[in-house]
Amino acid sequence: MLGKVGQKCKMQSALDSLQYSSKTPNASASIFRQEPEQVVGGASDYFASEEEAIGVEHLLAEPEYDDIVDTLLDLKTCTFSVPESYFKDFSALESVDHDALPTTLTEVDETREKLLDGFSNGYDENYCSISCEDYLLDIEVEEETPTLHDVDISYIEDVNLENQLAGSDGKNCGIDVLKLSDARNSSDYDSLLLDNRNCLQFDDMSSDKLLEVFRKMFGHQTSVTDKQWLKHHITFGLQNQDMKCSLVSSEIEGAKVLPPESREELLKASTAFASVFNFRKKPRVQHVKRREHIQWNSFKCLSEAQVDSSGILSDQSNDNTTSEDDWTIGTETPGTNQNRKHNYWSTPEVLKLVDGVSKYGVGRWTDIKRLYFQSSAHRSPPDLKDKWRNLLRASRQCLKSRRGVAAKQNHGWSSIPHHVLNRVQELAVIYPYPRKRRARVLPTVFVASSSTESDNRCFSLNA
DNA sequence: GTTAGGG
DNA sequence: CCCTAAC
Repeated sequence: MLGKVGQKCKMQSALDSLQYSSKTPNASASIFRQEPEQVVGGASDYFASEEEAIGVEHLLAEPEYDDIVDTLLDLKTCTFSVPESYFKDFSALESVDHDALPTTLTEVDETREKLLDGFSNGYDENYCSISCEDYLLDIEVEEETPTLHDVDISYIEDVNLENQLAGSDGKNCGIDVLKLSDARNSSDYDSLLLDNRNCLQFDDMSSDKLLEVFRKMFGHQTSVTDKQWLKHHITFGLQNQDMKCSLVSSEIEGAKVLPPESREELLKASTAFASVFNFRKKPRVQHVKRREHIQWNSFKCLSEAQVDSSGILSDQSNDNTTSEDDWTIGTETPGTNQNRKHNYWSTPEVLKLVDGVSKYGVGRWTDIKRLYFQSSAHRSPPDLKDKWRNLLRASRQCLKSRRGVAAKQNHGWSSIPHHVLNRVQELAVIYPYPRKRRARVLPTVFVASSSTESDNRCFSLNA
């Protein structure tokens, strides 16, 4: 059933949320999965939240909705334009790049003319012209986004209609609705009347009934009590199904189908309806998708290294002086990461560096390199030094405030365990870095600085 | 040749 | 990670 598919999507998204929020031993993995979740947020459900529904309430309520449909829908060109006023409320909810779609409300005919002219005259900044192809592409890209094509109208069976459909093979599509309407039985859904435009009327239905229908149709409850909103939501959900199923099942006997000449236009209309319902989701979903893609690509190397090396190297890092050459993969995967200069430090490498510093102290990078990074050709002594410098900075911020650490982890970098950073801080106390370096200074300054420096050195030596 | 430090 | 001055 279509509705069950929708519910499955909802459940899946809920499971994903649990997965994202659950703490896993692998810190890096959870870190990298938190970012997309935070970005996606409530975008996975179709009008799942009341705020979202209310946000588009004005769009679906009379008379604006009829206005937007009649004004914007162009069946012939399969395009529709969106006046800027319809975007304003959405821009408050999300910062979508609407700058590319500046529009002003004008007459319908003029709009259509401009739209048609736009194909030859180029872009007209006064109008927003979006071809339905764009949205079809978006719908294909965003697989788990429920659309109005997924609505469940099986509630008709659930409410125990007396007139069960003869010959119905379980398909829950608009044809069933049409048949039901023709049957004209006296159930609670007598008010489901079809007019000449294949529109269902819910005027006589109580709010509770509307809510129930909505729940069964969309798979979730809504706290929106506005009758108009519910009515139109259900109506257009059914209408969408109606048009689709009428097209695909026009050969079924007894089905109320439309004239063949209008089928093509109906298909366009159905698509356009879906586009109307989906247009506000499109930019955000695409944005999320791109960000997620980038996120996983940029951290792929690090996360793989983390997974591979998790739990292997703890305290006996002194032993593996020759066996760990493959912790970094920057050079091993030149095909996937072309011309990548940065070799991210894995946690085992950091641990080796910490051990080296604890053994030799700060500054003897060649010795550390000789003992701990003999097999790592790409880790030069200056690299060790640079990394230690970064570790110091990270550990300082770690101890400075836990908020800073949390922020860093949310940003995906600094996957170094806290105990390692604490160890770095301990070593930083023992082996101060940067070491005071005899700067090339003017003689006057040199005297002053050298005196204090020597004093400090004597003090430290005596102590 | 090695290291510190800036870029 | 690179460069360069300082060591």
